[in-house]
Amino acid sequence: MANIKDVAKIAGCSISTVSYALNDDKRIPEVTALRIKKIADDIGYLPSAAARNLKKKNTRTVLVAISDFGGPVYHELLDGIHHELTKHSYTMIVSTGSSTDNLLKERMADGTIISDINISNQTLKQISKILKPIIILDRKLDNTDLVDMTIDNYDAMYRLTEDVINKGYRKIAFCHGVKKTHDNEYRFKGFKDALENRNLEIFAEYVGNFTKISGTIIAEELIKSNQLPEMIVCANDEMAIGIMEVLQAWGYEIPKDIGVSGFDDIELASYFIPKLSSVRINRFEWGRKVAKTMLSLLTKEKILVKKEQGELKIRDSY
Amino acid sequence: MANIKDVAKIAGCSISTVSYALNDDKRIPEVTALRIKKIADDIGYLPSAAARNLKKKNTRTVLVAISDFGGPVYHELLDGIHHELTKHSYTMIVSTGSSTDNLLKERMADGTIISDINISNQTLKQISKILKPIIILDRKLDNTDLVDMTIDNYDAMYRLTEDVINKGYRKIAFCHGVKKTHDNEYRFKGFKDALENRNLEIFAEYVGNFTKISGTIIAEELIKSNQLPEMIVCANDEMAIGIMEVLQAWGYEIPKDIGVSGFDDIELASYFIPKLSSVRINRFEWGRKVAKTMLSLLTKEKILVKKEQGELKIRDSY
DNA sequence: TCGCTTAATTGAAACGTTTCGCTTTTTAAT
DNA sequence: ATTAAAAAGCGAAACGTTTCAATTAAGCGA
Repeated sequence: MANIKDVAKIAGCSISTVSYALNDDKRIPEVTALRIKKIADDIGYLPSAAARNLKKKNTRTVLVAISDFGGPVYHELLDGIHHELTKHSYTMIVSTGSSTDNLLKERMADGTIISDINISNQTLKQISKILKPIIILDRKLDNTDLVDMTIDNYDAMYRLTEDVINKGYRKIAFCHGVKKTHDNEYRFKGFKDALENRNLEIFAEYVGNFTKISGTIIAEELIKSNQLPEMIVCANDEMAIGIMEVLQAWGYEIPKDIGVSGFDDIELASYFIPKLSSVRINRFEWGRKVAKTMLSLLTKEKILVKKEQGELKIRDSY
Repeated sequence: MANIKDVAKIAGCSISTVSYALNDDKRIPEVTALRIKKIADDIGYLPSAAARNLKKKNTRTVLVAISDFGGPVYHELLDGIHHELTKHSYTMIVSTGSSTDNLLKERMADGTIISDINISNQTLKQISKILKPIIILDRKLDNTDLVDMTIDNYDAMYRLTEDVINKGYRKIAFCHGVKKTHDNEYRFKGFKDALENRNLEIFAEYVGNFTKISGTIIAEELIKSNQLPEMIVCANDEMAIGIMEVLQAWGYEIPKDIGVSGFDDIELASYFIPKLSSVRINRFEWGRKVAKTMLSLLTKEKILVKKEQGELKIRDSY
């Protein structure tokens, strides 16, 4: 693999001249620069990222660590982050699982954005002392150098719940996702406060884990117990769909017999029959905000971004 | 940021000793190694990937370049690749769009897996001379050092079309995706050969671009023209769904009035009403095969993997 | 032609590791 | 005690860039 030395040798000049030429330094006259670039091209020279990063002490790369590539939620977020990052000629790399661990331990990126519930708080705290900047998207963690950015779960769920109450529902249950997660916590809080504000009691609470399958299990037990609420507010769409599927399989009609709502507005939400009422987050926009914040951390400029608001998508499921 | 020198100073030993200790070299006695590791931990030492990569001339990282994070197709593939790669303690990084260009130009990974139709053949040919190994997933390119791996589009579509014919359909049309893509070409070829083999003519050909919206446009024009086939075999699910939506909106019943089939078996395929008949590719398995091949290229061992076969999922749409 | 300013080019240090080959220390056998 | 062998540790070069500071070349006015 050709290196800068080879280019210099062929061009008959010094290494430094080649380096300046390739980096468009104004002290190299254009004609020389062109000649050198041509040679570099011809012999297939690619600069070594390792050497450059070592010398420059940065990589112009941001790492985004996510739980998994599945799930309908991430891709808009990633697109948003990518959009903003590349606009500022930063490179985005994405990783999951154990690859993230490696990447974190090796500081291959200048900054890190984490939305991965599989990384423990403890690990996060530890890593945040050494590696900065880090933005976390899926939780809050005090007394650290982590910057947390979360969507406005509380507000959106509060408004959704108000709408549910306004439609006349009174026996309203909540279906939790993974309990200690930020998303679940704040969605539940919004739900609870909205009920309290209208002097209503929570009819029941069920606990799932954000997956469709957990929704089906909850629905099956619910049917056996014969203690059905009039309405189930779910912490996300996938559980809502799991619940609806089982309910329908047992002959219940939605929304006639029982209402269901979700959160996230995944694609499926508007294909399922009945169409699922949900909350839409503009995750592309949100991704851009996250990236902007990262860039400001990287350049040490302070910028201010607002929490991303949710938009109610009231459809046919309650 | 602490470096290996700092660790050595505190430990009161040489840099090389620290390096050996941290890399579990047997010449350092366990007690010393432990002591050094403790110190490294305490001062938050993280080795510099740049320096290590420079010296070792590898990164133990594989880059996967994809067109976009959206689309329901990629994530299983990525999971499969990741699974296999991490099993061999390689790290996977993923990129799209212009980030890919940067990454390619900087050789941050030991190997590259590309499934990105936005990269031109020309670019690919050029890059393949310099940067190896590269596996491409979405096309074939002769006379290059690229290794191409594609799923068995031809075979699966051939079998699907046979099934369509066996069900009694005769006026059968094909809906293309992006025309020159490998996926489209071979799916169409399978379709065509299956018809020819039964002495049937292609009733019509439409051209979309693999998106749902292109399907809707095709369907709208089709309805206007009043030249409906009995059956539309689509090059992928998303177009099939677009077509079905419009057809239904205009009062056509599927499969009574007209049959439709897809390819890929995306999640939506089994939620849409009627459930879409399609071809399922086990992309997780496929991803593992791709990763295995990459590893073998990296280690220069030759291994042989078989093309991934498709599984017919015949449901209610024809 | 001389000096003076500006343009073009270069040498060498530095970035933080790994690893070869050598030296010093310890252990154990005589 | 002596010495050979084994164990532990160390020094320095090398990886491929970037960039500072210094050198050489060119341009030009008098």
